[in-house]
Amino acid sequence: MENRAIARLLAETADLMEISAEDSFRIRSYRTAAGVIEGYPEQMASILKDPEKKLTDIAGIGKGIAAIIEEIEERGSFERRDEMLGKYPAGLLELLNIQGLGPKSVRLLYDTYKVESIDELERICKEQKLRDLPRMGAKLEEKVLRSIASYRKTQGRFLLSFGQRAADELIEYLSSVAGVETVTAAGSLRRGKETIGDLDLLATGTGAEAALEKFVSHPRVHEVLGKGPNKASVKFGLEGLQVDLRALGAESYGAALLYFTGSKEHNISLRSRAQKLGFTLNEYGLELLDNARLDNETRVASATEEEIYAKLGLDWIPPELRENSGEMEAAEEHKLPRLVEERHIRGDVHMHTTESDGRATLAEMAEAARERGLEYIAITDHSKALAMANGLDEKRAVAFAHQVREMDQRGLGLRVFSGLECDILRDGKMDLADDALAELDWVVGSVHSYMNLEAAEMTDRLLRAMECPHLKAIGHPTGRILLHRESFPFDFEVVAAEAARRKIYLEINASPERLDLSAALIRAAKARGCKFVISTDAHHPKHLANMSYGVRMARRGWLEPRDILNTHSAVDFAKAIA
DNA sequence: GCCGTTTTCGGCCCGACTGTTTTCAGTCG
Repeated sequence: MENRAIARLLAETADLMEISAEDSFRIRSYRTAAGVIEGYPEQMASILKDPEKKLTDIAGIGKGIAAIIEEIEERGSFERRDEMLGKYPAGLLELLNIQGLGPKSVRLLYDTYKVESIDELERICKEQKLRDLPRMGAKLEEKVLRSIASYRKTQGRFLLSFGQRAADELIEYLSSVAGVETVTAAGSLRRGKETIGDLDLLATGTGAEAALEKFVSHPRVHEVLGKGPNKASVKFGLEGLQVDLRALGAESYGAALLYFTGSKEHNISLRSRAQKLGFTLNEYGLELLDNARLDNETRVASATEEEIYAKLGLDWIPPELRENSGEMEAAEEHKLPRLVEERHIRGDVHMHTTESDGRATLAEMAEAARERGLEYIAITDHSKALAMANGLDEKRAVAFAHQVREMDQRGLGLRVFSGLECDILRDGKMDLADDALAELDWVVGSVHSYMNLEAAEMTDRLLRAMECPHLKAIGHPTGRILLHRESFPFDFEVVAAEAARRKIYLEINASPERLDLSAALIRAAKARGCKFVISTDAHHPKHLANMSYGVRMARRGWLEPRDILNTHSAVDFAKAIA
């Protein structure tokens, strides 16, 4: 079973255990293990098969969880999970997504009214029966009904790009308040996660409290979830994105930024470390433990993240790595990667023009790329299998390649390579014949159809495609569309190993709807020796700006400039693909 | 259930806010 699926079984069991009010520390262990496994670059199944390796060597996995993983591999479930599912139906898990309800309330609702679905919960609220339960009232009924509506609309997640736009808008708005010095986005947005659940903003300066007032009165705020002297939470915009704003003094800025950037697992790990070193860490600072008075005299660090990490014996950890998946150990040993940055990117090698389904001409795309400071691009229009995208057949592809070369030689202000995004057909053959592909500088192979094959068939399809001598890269390798479509099933590790062997690049597609590969897969592929390209797949000049999202995914995958082909010069790119 | 330059047993991250209370449990991040 895939790591992600194993992690999910553990996390769900932890949720059920929480509803069942089991030991909270055991629950935490399950959650920690789930997080570690989800981000682990190697499949649990292959570790089990390897006599050289032990699951218990992974931090967060001990004898108990190792046995559970073995049991999962054997039969798809494990004893405690079965036991929990015997006590509480799986439907309760979804109820935990409703804001205002936690495990205690979910259990009470189930025990009292047998509520085990969102629909039933909605009915109980509408019939005003929730208020009959202890410590619950009319206000909670209303809150839960609003939460249900919001959950149904969005499933609670938003694209990173959506969060970024909201953050930009609010930061500009709040920065205009007198006395506000800085407004910064923290949370999963700062970590560059492909989807975010909410938006966390921090404001510093004497005007920070005034910023809270202005915040809750923003015209696009349509619900205030809470407001105190230090923080406020609202639902923002028609989509109902939750935004939290925190007001704080500049002296605590680093501690607060660290705290609100998360991830939660990273924070817990950090605090645990602080405790062992005789400190306590909260959002106000790092303080000496066992000191009766917690005041400035006991505070050892708080103004910047760097000083807090340093006091804990760690190098500063880039936000994208803060997922409690090895970054703490690397920071301790001064072995953190020197992550790729957007300024390292010198070319963009997946984009479309009006020749297929792009919205701008070759000249317009080239001009936009030049304005962005790129040194080279590759034009990769679709192949004929994508008829609805006006994909190119052999004749058109070759003719267009000539046209691209001609324009390149006339000079467009940057180097333009002739390429193609060639469909990988159902049986793994390329959509265009070899002799046509041979005319092109750069062929990206992508799957756009028959995505519901069995995993083995899909794996074979990709392996077969890589036999094509002209294939240089695999485009959006998993086919996922965020919040809409899961990755198609295939054995990623086998495909990645073959790509590494054949020196075929894996694309990190920077389109905000895709962000394909995920961080975990990037790490897994890198561990197998793969190299990458980060590409925007732009269909319009403005899409070229999406490069920043692709770079953030690469950073989350621990990539350095040398792992990425398009950080190299046009000359070196040409050499590498020749 | 995990983990160990205090420990193989006994710890395990921390605080704000809300709504319902008669002093705080539950939820959230």
